[in-house]
Amino acid sequence: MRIGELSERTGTSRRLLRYYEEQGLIVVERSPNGYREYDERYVDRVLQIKGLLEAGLPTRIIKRILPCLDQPRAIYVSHATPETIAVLERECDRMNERIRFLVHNRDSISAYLDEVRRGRGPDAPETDPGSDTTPAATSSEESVGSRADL
Amino acid sequence: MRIGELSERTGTSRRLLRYYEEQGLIVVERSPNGYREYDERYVDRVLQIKGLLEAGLPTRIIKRILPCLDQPRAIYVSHATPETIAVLERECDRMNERIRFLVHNRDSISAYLDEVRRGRGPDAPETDPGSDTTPAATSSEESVGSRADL
DNA sequence: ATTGACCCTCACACTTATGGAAGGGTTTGA
DNA sequence: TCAAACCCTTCCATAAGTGTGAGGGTCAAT
Repeated sequence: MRIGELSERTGTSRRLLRYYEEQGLIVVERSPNGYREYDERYVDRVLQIKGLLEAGLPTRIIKRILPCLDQPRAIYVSHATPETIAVLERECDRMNERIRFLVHNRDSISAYLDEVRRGRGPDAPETDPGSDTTPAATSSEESVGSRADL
Repeated sequence: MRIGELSERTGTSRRLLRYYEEQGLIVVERSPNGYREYDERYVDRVLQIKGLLEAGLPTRIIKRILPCLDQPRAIYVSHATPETIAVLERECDRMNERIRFLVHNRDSISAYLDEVRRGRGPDAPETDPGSDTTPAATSSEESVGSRADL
Protein backbone atom coordinates (compact mmCIF):
# COMPACT_ATOMS: atom_id res chain seq x y z
CA MET A 1 0.00 0.00 0.00
CA ARG A 2 1.06 3.58 -0.39
CA ILE A 3 1.44 6.25 2.21
CA GLY A 4 -2.10 7.56 1.97
CA GLU A 5 -3.66 4.25 2.81
CA LEU A 6 -1.28 3.55 5.65
CA SER A 7 -2.01 7.00 6.94
CA GLU A 8 -5.70 6.33 7.02
CA ARG A 9 -5.38 2.87 8.47
CA THR A 10 -3.18 3.99 11.31
CA GLY A 11 -4.60 7.42 11.91
CA THR A 12 -1.19 8.90 11.39
CA SER A 13 -0.48 11.84 9.12
CA ARG A 14 1.63 11.28 6.03
CA ARG A 15 4.01 13.80 7.41
CA LEU A 16 4.58 11.70 10.49
CA LEU A 17 5.00 8.49 8.55
CA ARG A 18 7.79 10.16 6.65
CA TYR A 19 9.18 11.47 9.88
CA TYR A 20 9.28 8.03 11.45
CA GLU A 21 11.16 6.83 8.43
CA GLU A 22 13.54 9.75 8.62
CA GLN A 23 14.20 8.89 12.26
CA GLY A 24 15.05 5.35 11.32
CA LEU A 25 12.04 3.85 13.06
CA ILE A 26 10.94 2.16 9.88
CA VAL A 27 12.68 1.34 6.64
CA VAL A 28 10.48 1.55 3.61
CA GLU A 29 10.70 0.12 0.11
CA ARG A 30 10.23 2.33 -2.90
CA SER A 31 8.36 1.65 -6.12
CA PRO A 32 10.22 2.44 -9.32
CA ASN A 33 8.52 5.81 -9.39
CA GLY A 34 9.85 6.68 -5.97
CA TYR A 35 6.62 6.17 -4.07
CA ARG A 36 6.88 4.52 -0.68
CA GLU A 37 5.42 1.03 -0.69
CA TYR A 38 4.32 -0.43 2.64
CA ASP A 39 3.11 -3.94 3.35
CA GLU A 40 0.60 -5.09 5.95
CA ARG A 41 3.11 -5.39 8.73
CA TYR A 42 3.61 -1.68 8.80
CA VAL A 43 0.15 -1.12 10.17
CA ASP A 44 1.04 -2.78 13.45
CA ARG A 45 4.49 -1.35 13.46
CA VAL A 46 3.23 2.18 13.10
CA LEU A 47 0.60 1.69 15.77
CA GLN A 48 3.30 0.38 18.05
CA ILE A 49 5.44 3.42 17.39
CA LYS A 50 2.52 5.71 18.03
CA GLY A 51 1.83 3.94 21.28
CA LEU A 52 5.38 4.18 22.47
CA LEU A 53 5.47 7.85 21.63
CA GLU A 54 2.18 8.29 23.42
CA ALA A 55 3.77 6.57 26.37
CA GLY A 56 6.41 9.23 26.40
CA LEU A 57 9.41 7.49 24.91
CA PRO A 58 11.50 9.51 22.48
CA THR A 59 12.13 8.18 18.98
CA ARG A 60 15.78 7.68 19.80
CA ILE A 61 14.85 5.07 22.42
CA ILE A 62 12.00 3.60 20.43
CA LYS A 63 14.44 2.90 17.66
CA ARG A 64 16.40 0.71 20.00
CA ILE A 65 13.45 -0.92 21.64
CA LEU A 66 11.48 -1.82 18.56
CA PRO A 67 13.62 -4.69 17.27
CA CYS A 68 13.29 -6.36 20.66
CA LEU A 69 9.53 -6.32 20.43
CA ASP A 70 9.22 -8.52 17.38
CA GLN A 71 7.38 -11.79 17.59
CA PRO A 72 9.97 -14.42 16.61
CA ARG A 73 12.18 -12.94 19.20
CA ALA A 74 14.87 -15.49 19.88
CA ILE A 75 16.32 -14.93 16.45
CA TYR A 76 17.33 -11.42 17.23
CA VAL A 77 18.90 -12.05 20.56
CA SER A 78 22.42 -11.82 19.27
CA HIS A 79 21.83 -8.46 17.66
CA ALA A 80 22.02 -6.57 20.92
CA THR A 81 25.34 -5.21 22.00
CA PRO A 82 25.98 -5.06 25.74
CA GLU A 83 25.57 -1.37 25.45
CA THR A 84 22.11 -1.68 23.93
CA ILE A 85 21.17 -4.09 26.66
CA ALA A 86 22.23 -1.58 29.25
CA VAL A 87 20.10 1.04 27.52
CA LEU A 88 17.18 -1.35 27.55
CA GLU A 89 17.62 -2.11 31.21
CA ARG A 90 17.67 1.55 32.08
CA GLU A 91 14.67 2.20 29.92
CA CYS A 92 12.84 -0.66 31.56
CA ASP A 93 13.51 0.90 34.92
CA ARG A 94 12.28 4.24 33.72
CA MET A 95 9.14 2.62 32.39
CA ASN A 96 8.56 1.04 35.74
CA GLU A 97 8.89 4.37 37.45
CA ARG A 98 6.63 5.94 34.93
CA ILE A 99 4.06 3.24 35.49
CA ARG A 100 4.20 3.62 39.24
CA PHE A 101 3.80 7.34 39.00
CA LEU A 102 1.03 7.14 36.45
CA VAL A 103 -0.88 4.60 38.51
CA HIS A 104 -0.50 6.65 41.64
CA ASN A 105 -1.74 9.81 40.03
CA ARG A 106 -4.48 8.12 38.15
CA ASP A 107 -5.70 6.73 41.44
CA SER A 108 -5.65 10.19 42.96
CA ILE A 109 -7.61 11.65 40.12
CA SER A 110 -9.99 8.73 40.17
CA ALA A 111 -10.57 9.18 43.85
CA TYR A 112 -11.15 12.85 43.32
CA LEU A 113 -13.66 12.23 40.58
CA ASP A 114 -15.46 9.71 42.73
CA GLU A 115 -15.72 12.21 45.50
CA VAL A 116 -16.97 14.93 43.23
CA ARG A 117 -19.57 12.64 41.80
CA ARG A 118 -20.72 11.44 45.18
CA GLY A 119 -20.65 14.96 46.59
CA ARG A 120 -22.82 16.30 43.85
CA GLY A 121 -25.27 13.48 43.96
CA PRO A 122 -27.11 12.08 40.96
CA ASP A 123 -28.05 15.49 39.67
CA ALA A 124 -24.61 15.94 38.21
CA PRO A 125 -24.85 17.03 34.59
CA GLU A 126 -22.29 14.91 32.71
CA THR A 127 -22.03 11.78 34.85
CA ASP A 128 -23.36 9.56 32.11
CA PRO A 129 -21.15 6.49 32.17
CA GLY A 130 -21.12 4.96 28.74
CA SER A 131 -21.06 8.14 26.75
CA ASP A 132 -17.47 8.94 25.93
CA THR A 133 -18.12 11.96 23.83
CA THR A 134 -15.46 14.58 24.18
CA PRO A 135 -17.51 17.70 24.66
CA ALA A 136 -16.33 20.52 22.47
CA ALA A 137 -14.21 22.85 24.55
CA THR A 138 -16.42 25.54 25.88
CA SER A 139 -15.52 29.15 26.14
CA SER A 140 -14.52 29.24 29.80
CA GLU A 141 -11.25 27.57 28.93
CA GLU A 142 -9.03 29.77 31.06
CA SER A 143 -11.38 30.57 33.88
CA VAL A 144 -10.59 27.42 35.77
CA GLY A 145 -7.53 28.34 37.76
CA SER A 146 -9.49 30.08 40.45
CA ARG A 147 -7.54 28.29 43.16
CA ALA A 148 -4.86 26.43 41.28
CA ASP A 149 -2.12 28.02 43.37
CA LEU A 150 -0.21 26.02 45.90
CA MET B 1 13.94 28.85 51.08
CA ARG B 2 15.17 30.47 47.90
CA ILE B 3 15.32 29.07 44.44
CA GLY B 4 18.80 27.64 44.71
CA GLU B 5 17.93 25.43 47.64
CA LEU B 6 14.68 24.25 46.12
CA SER B 7 16.56 23.51 42.95
CA GLU B 8 19.00 21.29 44.78
CA ARG B 9 16.40 19.60 46.89
CA THR B 10 14.24 18.72 43.94
CA GLY B 11 16.90 18.15 41.35
CA THR B 12 15.24 20.72 39.14
CA SER B 13 17.08 23.53 37.44
CA ARG B 14 16.36 27.08 38.52
CA ARG B 15 15.32 27.75 34.99
CA LEU B 16 12.62 25.10 35.20
CA LEU B 17 11.36 26.27 38.55
CA ARG B 18 10.84 29.68 37.03
CA TYR B 19 9.21 28.06 34.04
CA TYR B 20 6.75 26.15 36.18
CA GLU B 21 5.83 29.39 37.82
CA GLU B 22 5.47 31.11 34.49
CA GLN B 23 3.14 28.32 33.40
CA GLY B 24 1.00 28.85 36.45
CA LEU B 25 1.84 25.49 37.99
CA ILE B 26 3.00 27.16 41.17
CA VAL B 27 2.49 30.58 42.63
CA VAL B 28 5.44 31.89 44.55
CA GLU B 29 5.84 34.60 47.18
CA ARG B 30 8.50 37.22 46.80
CA SER B 31 10.77 38.71 49.42
CA PRO B 32 10.96 42.50 49.52
CA ASN B 33 14.06 42.30 47.36
CA GLY B 34 12.24 40.40 44.67
CA TYR B 35 13.70 36.99 45.43
CA ARG B 36 11.36 34.03 45.22
CA GLU B 37 10.63 32.56 48.63
CA TYR B 38 9.45 28.95 48.78
CA ASP B 39 8.28 27.01 51.78
CA GLU B 40 8.60 23.28 52.48
CA ARG B 41 5.48 22.32 50.64
CA TYR B 42 7.03 23.29 47.37
CA VAL B 43 9.45 20.41 47.52
CA ASP B 44 6.67 17.87 47.18
CA ARG B 45 4.76 20.01 44.78
CA VAL B 46 7.71 20.35 42.44
CA LEU B 47 8.46 16.66 42.59
CA GLN B 48 4.86 15.99 41.74
CA ILE B 49 5.04 18.30 38.77
CA LYS B 50 8.23 16.69 37.60
CA GLY B 51 6.62 13.30 37.88
CA LEU B 52 3.56 14.29 35.94
CA LEU B 53 5.71 15.80 33.22
CA GLU B 54 7.79 12.65 33.20
CA ALA B 55 4.57 10.75 32.77
CA GLY B 56 3.91 12.73 29.66
CA LEU B 57 1.26 15.17 30.75
CA PRO B 58 1.58 18.71 29.41
CA THR B 59 1.70 21.63 31.83
CA ARG B 60 -1.69 22.78 30.64
CA ILE B 61 -3.24 19.58 31.97
CA ILE B 62 -1.06 19.39 35.03
CA LYS B 63 -2.27 22.81 35.98
CA ARG B 64 -5.77 21.49 36.10
CA ILE B 65 -4.95 18.24 37.76
CA LEU B 66 -2.76 19.53 40.55
CA PRO B 67 -5.41 21.13 42.73
CA CYS B 68 -7.28 17.82 42.77
CA LEU B 69 -4.28 16.02 44.15
CA ASP B 70 -4.04 17.86 47.42
CA GLN B 71 -4.42 15.99 50.66
CA PRO B 72 -7.45 17.62 52.33
CA ARG B 73 -9.25 16.96 49.17
CA ALA B 74 -12.92 17.30 49.95
CA ILE B 75 -12.50 21.00 50.50
CA TYR B 76 -11.74 21.63 46.90
CA VAL B 77 -14.51 19.59 45.43
CA SER B 78 -16.63 22.54 44.57
CA HIS B 79 -13.83 24.25 42.72
CA ALA B 80 -14.16 22.05 39.67
CA THR B 81 -16.42 23.17 36.90
CA PRO B 82 -18.20 20.44 34.93
CA GLU B 83 -15.84 21.23 32.15
CA THR B 84 -12.79 20.58 34.29
CA ILE B 85 -14.31 17.34 35.43
CA ALA B 86 -14.76 16.31 31.85
CA VAL B 87 -11.12 17.13 31.18
CA LEU B 88 -10.12 15.07 34.17
CA GLU B 89 -12.19 12.15 33.06
CA ARG B 90 -10.66 12.19 29.65
CA GLU B 91 -7.21 12.53 31.10
CA CYS B 92 -7.88 9.63 33.41
CA ASP B 93 -8.82 7.52 30.44
CA ARG B 94 -5.70 8.53 28.63
CA MET B 95 -3.62 7.65 31.66
CA ASN B 96 -5.21 4.25 31.75
CA GLU B 97 -4.37 3.66 28.14
CA ARG B 98 -0.90 4.87 28.70
CA ILE B 99 -0.49 2.53 31.63
CA ARG B 100 -1.77 -0.42 29.67
CA PHE B 101 0.55 0.32 26.82
CA LEU B 102 3.50 0.95 29.05
CA VAL B 103 2.95 -2.26 30.97
CA HIS B 104 2.58 -4.24 27.80
CA ASN B 105 5.77 -2.92 26.33
CA ARG B 106 7.72 -3.11 29.53
CA ASP B 107 6.75 -6.77 29.72
CA SER B 108 7.97 -7.30 26.19
CA ILE B 109 11.28 -5.66 26.90
CA SER B 110 11.57 -7.53 30.15
CA ALA B 111 10.96 -10.80 28.40
CA TYR B 112 13.52 -9.90 25.82
CA LEU B 113 16.10 -9.06 28.42
CA ASP B 114 15.43 -12.31 30.23
CA GLU B 115 15.95 -14.21 27.05
CA VAL B 116 19.13 -12.42 26.22
CA ARG B 117 20.47 -13.06 29.68
CA ARG B 118 19.52 -16.71 29.62
CA GLY B 119 20.74 -17.14 26.09
CA ARG B 120 24.14 -15.74 26.87
CA GLY B 121 24.54 -17.73 30.02
CA PRO B 122 26.26 -16.55 33.17
CA ASP B 123 29.28 -15.29 31.28
CA ALA B 124 27.41 -12.18 30.26
CA PRO B 125 29.47 -9.07 30.93
CA GLU B 126 27.11 -6.61 32.55
CA THR B 127 24.51 -8.84 34.19
CA ASP B 128 25.36 -7.68 37.67
CA PRO B 129 22.03 -7.15 39.39
CA GLY B 130 22.45 -4.57 42.07
CA SER B 131 24.80 -2.27 40.27
CA ASP B 132 22.77 0.45 38.69
CA THR B 133 25.61 2.46 37.26
CA THR B 134 24.70 4.13 34.04
CA PRO B 135 27.72 3.32 31.93
CA ALA B 136 29.06 6.37 30.18
CA ALA B 137 27.84 6.29 26.61
CA THR B 138 30.47 4.58 24.59
CA SER B 139 31.54 5.59 21.15
CA SER B 140 29.50 3.04 19.23
CA GLU B 141 26.38 5.07 19.86
CA GLU B 142 25.05 4.87 16.34
CA SER B 143 26.34 1.46 15.33
CA VAL B 144 23.43 -0.36 16.86
CA GLY B 145 20.85 -0.29 14.12
CA SER B 146 22.32 -3.23 12.29
CA ARG B 147 18.91 -4.80 11.88
CA ALA B 148 16.51 -2.28 13.32
CA ASP B 149 14.49 -2.21 10.12
CA LEU B 150 11.15 -3.86 9.91
C1' DA C 1 34.73 48.66 49.84
C1' DT C 2 35.13 44.98 47.20
C1' DT C 3 34.53 40.12 46.03
C1' DG C 4 31.77 36.11 45.38
C1' DA C 5 27.64 33.82 45.63
C1' DC C 6 23.20 34.47 45.18
C1' DC C 7 19.01 36.41 42.81
C1' DC C 8 16.32 38.90 38.93
C1' DT C 9 14.49 39.50 33.96
C1' DC C 10 14.90 39.08 29.15
C1' DA C 11 15.99 36.88 25.28
C1' DC C 12 17.83 33.83 22.12
C1' DA C 13 18.64 28.86 20.94
C1' DC C 14 17.91 23.94 20.71
C1' DT C 15 15.24 19.56 20.40
C1' DT C 16 11.23 16.78 19.46
C1' DA C 17 7.13 15.79 17.51
C1' DT C 18 4.20 17.93 14.47
C1' DG C 19 1.81 20.82 10.71
C1' DG C 20 1.94 23.02 6.38
C1' DA C 21 3.09 25.05 2.01
C1' DA C 22 5.87 25.41 -2.25
C1' DG C 23 7.35 23.44 -6.41
C1' DG C 24 7.14 19.57 -9.04
C1' DG C 25 6.42 14.66 -10.64
C1' DT C 26 2.82 10.34 -11.65
C1' DT C 27 -1.36 8.00 -12.16
C1' DT C 28 -6.02 7.60 -13.10
C1' DG C 29 -10.23 8.55 -14.92
C1' DA C 30 -13.33 11.46 -17.79
C1' DT D 1 -5.57 15.52 -23.11
C1' DC D 2 -6.68 17.60 -19.06
C1' DA D 3 -7.85 17.64 -14.20
C1' DA D 4 -7.98 15.49 -9.86
C1' DA D 5 -5.78 13.00 -6.67
C1' DC D 6 -1.90 11.00 -5.46
C1' DC D 7 3.16 11.09 -4.46
C1' DC D 8 7.92 13.30 -3.78
C1' DT D 9 11.42 16.54 -1.42
C1' DT D 10 12.67 20.69 0.90
C1' DC D 11 12.04 24.19 3.86
C1' DC D 12 9.77 26.94 7.21
C1' DA D 13 6.75 27.13 11.48
C1' DT D 14 5.12 26.02 16.11
C1' DA D 15 4.63 24.42 20.88
C1' DA D 16 6.74 22.50 24.91
C1' DG D 17 10.42 21.78 27.81
C1' DT D 18 15.00 23.12 28.51
C1' DG D 19 19.72 25.35 28.42
C1' DT D 20 22.50 29.41 28.52
C1' DG D 21 24.10 33.94 28.58
C1' DA D 22 23.82 38.99 29.07
C1' DG D 23 23.09 42.86 31.99
C1' DG D 24 22.12 43.99 36.38
C1' DG D 25 20.63 43.93 41.42
C1' DT D 26 21.43 42.04 46.77
C1' DC D 27 23.95 40.51 50.50
C1' DA D 28 27.32 38.50 53.52
C1' DA D 29 32.00 38.04 54.58
C1' DT D 30 36.54 39.56 54.16
